[in-house]
Amino acid sequence: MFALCDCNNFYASAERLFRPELNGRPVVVLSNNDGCVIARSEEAKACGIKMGDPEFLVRDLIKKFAIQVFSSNYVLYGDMSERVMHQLSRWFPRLDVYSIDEAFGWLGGVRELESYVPRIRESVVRNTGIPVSIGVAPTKTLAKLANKMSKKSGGVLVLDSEEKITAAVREFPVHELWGVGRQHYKKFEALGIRTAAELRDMPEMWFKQHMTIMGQRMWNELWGRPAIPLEQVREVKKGITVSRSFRNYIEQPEILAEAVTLYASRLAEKLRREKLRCLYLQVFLYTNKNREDHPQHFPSHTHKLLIASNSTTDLVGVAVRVSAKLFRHGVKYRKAGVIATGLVPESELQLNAFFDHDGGKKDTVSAVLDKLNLAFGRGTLRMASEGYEKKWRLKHEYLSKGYTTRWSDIIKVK
DNA sequence: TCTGGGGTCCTAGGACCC
DNA sequence: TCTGGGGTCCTAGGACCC
Repeated sequence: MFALCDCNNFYASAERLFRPELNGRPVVVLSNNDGCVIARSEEAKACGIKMGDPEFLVRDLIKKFAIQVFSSNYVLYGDMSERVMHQLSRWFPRLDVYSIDEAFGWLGGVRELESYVPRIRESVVRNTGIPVSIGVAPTKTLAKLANKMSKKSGGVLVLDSEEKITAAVREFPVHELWGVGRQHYKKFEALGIRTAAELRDMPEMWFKQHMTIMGQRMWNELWGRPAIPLEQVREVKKGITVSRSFRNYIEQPEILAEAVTLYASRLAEKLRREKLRCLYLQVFLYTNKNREDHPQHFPSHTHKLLIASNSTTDLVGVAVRVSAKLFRHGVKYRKAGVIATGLVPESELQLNAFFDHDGGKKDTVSAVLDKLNLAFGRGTLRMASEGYEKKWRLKHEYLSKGYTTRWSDIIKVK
């Protein structure tokens, strides 16, 4: 049996944990750039705030109901996530951490599920302060379904018999299924399929034709036959991305180069932290697709490096050159990003026969960069092309403190 | 005026190779 | 007038996830 444990309203719960006076009050967390709502406490949901609502469209509701607003604080959420996962790993010897706020656990030989599972839930809340819900079923897809249904029935739901599963899928709305997004739902709607049970009754071939091999897997999972295995060891990453929206539009190539410099620097840092180098560097630019009156431009280009690299100077150089080629005058850019692919372990450096490797000089530079920035704070030593004013930088006006990661932000108890 | 970021997997088509 | 088969690599786009 699989268990899916998921933190309730995770970001909102994490923020409220250090501001207990907000218990029982509506809380929302905004995306980067304070753009849209990405987490809501139960009270905020009751106020009519929906997932993904742009902040500027719900400003009236926020005021009317005195909703507490937070910018996203990923350092805090990342740390709280680690604590929750650590607690879960005490109960599940085989744990598959699926995202920042959920994990699949394997319940192999456990017999008294109905009494065992609630104990897991209570211990996580007690030891981390983060409330979780747990759904248990024979497949991952059904465990996800059970987890969703559990939120309305005390936070635990165990589907351990044919009868319980059939009853559950009969009332479960098809658009809430794991793996069903907007496009698939449209198709189902046209066919009059409204529940998971109605979908499950379609022939296997139909799934394969309309939803590729993923649909076929879903079909088996809905009938209780596992098709998606537990992944205890995360596969090696295929790509690493750094992308951000700008605070305002960028219309000048020099300013774009500043932003791209910062993103490529961050990317190089991430690669080094993971002990990887990349062979391809992709750069992309976006305009604001919500503005029909603006000319749209979504250019992208992938550059192949001669030698796999994770050096800041290498990646910044390529990224700035590529972005300059992609840039078009008279266009208002909203966002840019860099993606590293063709990732290879740092230790397996493949040299190129026609170009000399520098004998590790760049690695030395990178090491010094990382050491100084670790000791004196991120950005202490950086590329000059990053610029000084950085007016394009993210907006986060409602940022909470680093309660669990910064000495100066630790809460004092009188 | 203001609408996130970081991923995965799958499919299809074109260029190129022998 | 007639022009293959099998493979890889790369790019792009679509769909989905949290």
